[in-house]
Amino acid sequence: MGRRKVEIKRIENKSSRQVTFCKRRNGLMEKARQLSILCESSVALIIISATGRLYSFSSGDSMAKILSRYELQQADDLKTLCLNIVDKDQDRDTLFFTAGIALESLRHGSKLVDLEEKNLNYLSHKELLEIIQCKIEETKSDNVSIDCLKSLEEQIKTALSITRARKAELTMEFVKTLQEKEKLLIEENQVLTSQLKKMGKMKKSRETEDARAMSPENSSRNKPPETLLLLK
Amino acid sequence: MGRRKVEIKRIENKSSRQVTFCKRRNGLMEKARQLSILCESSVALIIISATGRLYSFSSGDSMAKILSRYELQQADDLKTLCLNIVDKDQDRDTLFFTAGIALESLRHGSKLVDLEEKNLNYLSHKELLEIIQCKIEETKSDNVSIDCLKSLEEQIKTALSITRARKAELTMEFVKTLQEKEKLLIEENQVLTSQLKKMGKMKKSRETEDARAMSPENSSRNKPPETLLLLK
DNA sequence: AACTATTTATAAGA
DNA sequence: TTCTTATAAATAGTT
Repeated sequence: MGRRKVEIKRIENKSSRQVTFCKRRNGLMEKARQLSILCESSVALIIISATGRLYSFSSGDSMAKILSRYELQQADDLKTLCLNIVDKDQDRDTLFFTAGIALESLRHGSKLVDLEEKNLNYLSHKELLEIIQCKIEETKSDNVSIDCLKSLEEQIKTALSITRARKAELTMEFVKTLQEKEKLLIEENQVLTSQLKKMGKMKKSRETEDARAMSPENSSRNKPPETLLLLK
Repeated sequence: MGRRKVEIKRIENKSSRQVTFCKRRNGLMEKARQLSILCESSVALIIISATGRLYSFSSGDSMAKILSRYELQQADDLKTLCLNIVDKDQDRDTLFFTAGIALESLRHGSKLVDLEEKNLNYLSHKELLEIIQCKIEETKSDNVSIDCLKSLEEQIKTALSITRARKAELTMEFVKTLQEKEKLLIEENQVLTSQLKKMGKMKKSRETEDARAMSPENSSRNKPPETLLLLK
């Protein structure tokens, strides 16, 4: 859709490739946004330029959530894959067991409720990889296709990537939340402190007997309550 | 681009939403493919329909690789976040945390963030990095044996494990610090609030003309200052 | 699943 | 870069 039809192959001219990248990238992002809204679907889009710059879009649902769903699908595919291997293997039960553990770990790993749990999941995942590696060694002797095993490896790698990406994302979200909370609390504190100061001044100007009723640490108007030091 | 212009908002009619989803999804996938080829970039696209069906596309680079790059970006963002904090307060834990993130980026082969500039007492990690750097230099000059490279791979894997474990540890510490701060702020807030209440009661019992001097949001004794709602 | 009338995206030029 | 415009491409509504 331009002055002339273009073949879909690498654009040789560097600057026009750059311009096209910019235009089409924007177009793609916009289309992704529209699809997600028009059809209330979840869309995740990651684009990395030849120079390594990263652009991403994700609809309503967070990137993490979408990747999590993707991971589930991968897990299902992994199961299918494992079942295919089993067809050629004598040791059915063992492989079924392995597949079961794999699925369990992937699903459980996707919840990542808190950091400790995350670490536990990471360990079990590592163990899982070892188990699968072992199985792969075993199957080498049999006539299981290399393609099948390559695909298995690829899927496991993807699962790990997703888990790590989400871990980074969730950690960041969590830290941001805590920092926002902190900011609000500090503001709140400042409001309260200024209100106290105001009342303190009124009391002072009245020169009354009220002073005894005050808590001792606030008797001096020149410094804020001691607990405020914690903020520094 | 159709018989008439459509607003970008959820399509109410179910079947036409379904048809549009199918058409636009195909269009988006094709556009993603074209962009990746025309501009030799990496594109990952995941689409999940309202009914939960999943569709995905990834260009040349595997999905895992693209997601891994995305993950790196997330880590960098987090690092930036932490550096901003460090500018404001010389929080030791935060610095450690930042160092952990920086080390993590080693995994992606990205340039190491100027760790030396920050005089961190992270010698073990620093030493580790130097050893690896040295090994890599060695492999560049000589024609090294496969065994040697295997050994290097093993060492780097070990380094990664250590780094990840340390990163997880530091993340936890950092989060705990933030949570403790939050707790202290909440306590501080409660102290201030109770002091305000006390003064409020004294004012009430005096039935004076002081009421007009109060800030309006505190004129009612039945509810705390509005800003306290933030704590809920 | 096809078919078009239109809208939209964009390639090339300014 | 940014805008303009001719044209290709996508797609909304129809059959």
